[in-house]
Amino acid sequence: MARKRFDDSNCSVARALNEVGDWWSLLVVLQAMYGTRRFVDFQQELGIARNILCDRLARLVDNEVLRKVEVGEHGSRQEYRLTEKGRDLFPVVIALRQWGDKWNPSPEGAPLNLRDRATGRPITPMAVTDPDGNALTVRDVFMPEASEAVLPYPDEKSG
Amino acid sequence: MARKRFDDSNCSVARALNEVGDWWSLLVVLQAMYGTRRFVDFQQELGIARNILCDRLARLVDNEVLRKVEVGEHGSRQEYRLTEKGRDLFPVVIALRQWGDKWNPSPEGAPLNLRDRATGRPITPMAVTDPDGNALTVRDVFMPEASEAVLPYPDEKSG
DNA sequence: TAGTTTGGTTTCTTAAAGCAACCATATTAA
DNA sequence: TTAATATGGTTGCTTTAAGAAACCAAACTA
Repeated sequence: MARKRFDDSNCSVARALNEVGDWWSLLVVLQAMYGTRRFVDFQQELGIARNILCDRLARLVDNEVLRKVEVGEHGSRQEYRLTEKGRDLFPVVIALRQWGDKWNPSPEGAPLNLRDRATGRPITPMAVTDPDGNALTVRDVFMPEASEAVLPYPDEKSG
Repeated sequence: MARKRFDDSNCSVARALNEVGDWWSLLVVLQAMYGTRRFVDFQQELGIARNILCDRLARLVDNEVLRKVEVGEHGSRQEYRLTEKGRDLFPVVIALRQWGDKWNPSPEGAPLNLRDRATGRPITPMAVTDPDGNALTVRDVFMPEASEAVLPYPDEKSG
C-alpha cells in the first residue's frame, strides 16, 4: 500500500482514521464490542489472516484502544479488552451501522436492532444536534474560525 | 493490498466499510462537506495521488455517495457533489471527529468547532441515546435477536 | 505421552498505494 | 495566433501492505 500517515495532520478526522481507519481495525473494535476477547475468536469470527490480526491487535493496543490482559495461571492466555477510548468508539460504529442499514440494507432482511438493556427500548437514529436536540445537516452548520464564510458546505442549486 | 471484500457480508458495518472504509474515501467525503467539488482541489487539499483520487471519486460515484456534474458550456469542467447518501455520512464524520478531538487532541490546540448556522450555538457531542435522549454506552445495550444473552458486551471485573 | 488449544511468526504471492511523467481539451494571456 | 496554464485524467513503475498457508513453542487435556 505504501500508505500515507496522518499522525501529524491537524485534522482530527485524519488522525482518527490513522488509528482506526483501515479495513480491519474498526471491525476488530466492533467484534470486541460484541464481546470477543480472544485471538482465535477474533480470527474465526472475522475471517482475518492471523498475521494481519496480530498487527491490528498490536496497533490497537499501542493506540490504547484495546488492552492486552494476561489471564490464566501461567500467562498462556491473553485477552484483548476495550479501553475507555475503545468503548468511546461506540457512537462511530453505531453511526456507521445506521448509515449502512439505511443505504445498503442487509440482504438478509431485518437490520440488527440494539436496545437499552434496562428498558428494552430501541436506540434512536444518530444525528448531529444542537443543544435542544434538533438534528442538523451538514448544510446547517458552519465553522466560526474558518476564513471562508462559505464553509463547510455551500448549497447547490440543483442538488 | 489484496483486500477482502464485504459486499455480501450481512454486517452493515462491514458493508459500510466496503464503501467508505478505506484510507481516503472518508477524507474525500469530509473534504466535500467542506465545500470542495473539483478534482484539482481535492488533490491539493488532501495531498492524494491523482490516480488514487480518480479511483476513489469513481467508486464514490458508483456507490452514489458523490454525483459527477458537468459544469461549464463545453463540458470541460466537472464537479463532484455529495448526494443525500453522502450528506448522510455527516453523523459518522462528526462522531469520528469528536472521538479524534477527545482522544488525540490537535497539536495545534483548539479543535474545530461547528456551530448551528441559524443560532450560532455549538453542536453537541454525539452519543447513542434512548428515545428520551439519555446516552447509552456499549454496556447499556443488547441485541434482542442474539442467542447469546451476553452480547454485545460482557462486563469485566477490572476494566 | 500424544494430541489440542492458544497465540503467535515466517515465507511467499498478489494487489493496492504512491510518485512522476504524460496527455488531450479548453480557457486565458501576450 | 501562439504560448501558457488549468483541468481531469491515464500510464508505467516502485514500494509496501494484505492474504494464505505453513511452521512453532508453551501449556493444557485426554
